[in-house]
Amino acid sequence: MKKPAYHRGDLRDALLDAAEDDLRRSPDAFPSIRALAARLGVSATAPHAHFRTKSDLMTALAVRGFEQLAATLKTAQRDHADLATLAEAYIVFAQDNLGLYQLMFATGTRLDEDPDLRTVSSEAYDILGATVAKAFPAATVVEQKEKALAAWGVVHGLASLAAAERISAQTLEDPSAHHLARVAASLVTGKP
Amino acid sequence: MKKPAYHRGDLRDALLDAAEDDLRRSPDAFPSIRALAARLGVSATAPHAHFRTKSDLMTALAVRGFEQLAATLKTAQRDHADLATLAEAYIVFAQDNLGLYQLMFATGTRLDEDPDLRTVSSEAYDILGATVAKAFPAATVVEQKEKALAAWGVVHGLASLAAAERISAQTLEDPSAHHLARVAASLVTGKP
DNA sequence: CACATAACTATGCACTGCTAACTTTGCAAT
DNA sequence: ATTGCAAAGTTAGCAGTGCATAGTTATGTG
Repeated sequence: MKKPAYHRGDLRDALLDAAEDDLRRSPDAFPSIRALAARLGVSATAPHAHFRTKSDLMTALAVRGFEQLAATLKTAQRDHADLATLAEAYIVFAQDNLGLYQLMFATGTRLDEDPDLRTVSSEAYDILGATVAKAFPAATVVEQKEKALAAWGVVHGLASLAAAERISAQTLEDPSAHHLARVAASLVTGKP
Repeated sequence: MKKPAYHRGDLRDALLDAAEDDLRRSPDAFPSIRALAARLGVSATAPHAHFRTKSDLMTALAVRGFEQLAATLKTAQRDHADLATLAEAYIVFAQDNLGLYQLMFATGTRLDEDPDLRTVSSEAYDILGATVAKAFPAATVVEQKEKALAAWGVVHGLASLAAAERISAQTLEDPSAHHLARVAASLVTGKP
């Protein structure tokens, strides 16, 4: 007769850890709250003390995802400041964290409803925007903004398509993340 | 005591119609099978005679979506063959059919498992690819393929971001579909 | 008109998110 | 030390959900 597995305060993080892990194992099936609770040796309704609804839990996990993405982009930017390297880091992140990445850009997770989500997602965007702007020092602010958005568009688009396995050797000779990133970067910079 | 509402064969289409309609009303909540059945005045398990699983129903609806997208692109291409027009038609379609569009590109709907889906989705892609290739007659086949994929990437990416409301007046002065399409097209063609 | 078959119903199971009411725990004030 | 209390966790239970099974009804073809 073992004691009840009280988590005294760290259940919240444990839930997010477990959910992230499950999502990595099967990216298309977000775990049920009951399954997470069982895995942590806790009653089925315990999670509700930390997340009012399942959607709240998913949003919190999306925030984590953006933090990780921003960190990934930041280190990539520090090592090589060129756009292709940044784009590759982005695409690789999406592939390595498929379920998480999908969650981050699901329309269900509303930006306007969660200020944290808005803050952390724009942080990741700004890193990309800064690198793009640096590549066009002569351009006007409006033009730089357009380039930045377009760059985000290609990278996000190719990452999504690659994640959904819409890109195969049939559509492109080399569908690797590295090559995809180079295609995206050359498109934005106009150089091969 | 009214007769049982037999659909004598057209229940399958009626289910897809109802699901599409529900999805238009609330794009983030795919309707339950039971709700669809109730709406059509039929027992809760009747749909299973036409779709073995709910996933099958969703895949069939995704096929419909690609057919509609291909048709939309085809007429847009007929009226104005330039890339900007095509891109705008694509983005507008995604915005007007948000739930359907998300379903079409959800990783849950596997291309390899449903040959219909593969056929009809590549059909939509080919329309875009042909227009892009026409814009670069001097390029090699590989280069044309890369441009086509990049074009699909930007357009899909911007459409997704716009759908998830990641693009606002803060990120861009004019976040309309028309302007977004022009940004995407100018990026691909290299011309303003 | 018989009858095989496709279409549909009724029943029921395992699972899900969530609420409500109760109990346990740890901590702070007395 | 004792008490008071809020946070964290429990049990019980409700309304839905997807789906399998078995039985029922309509339909079109021999």
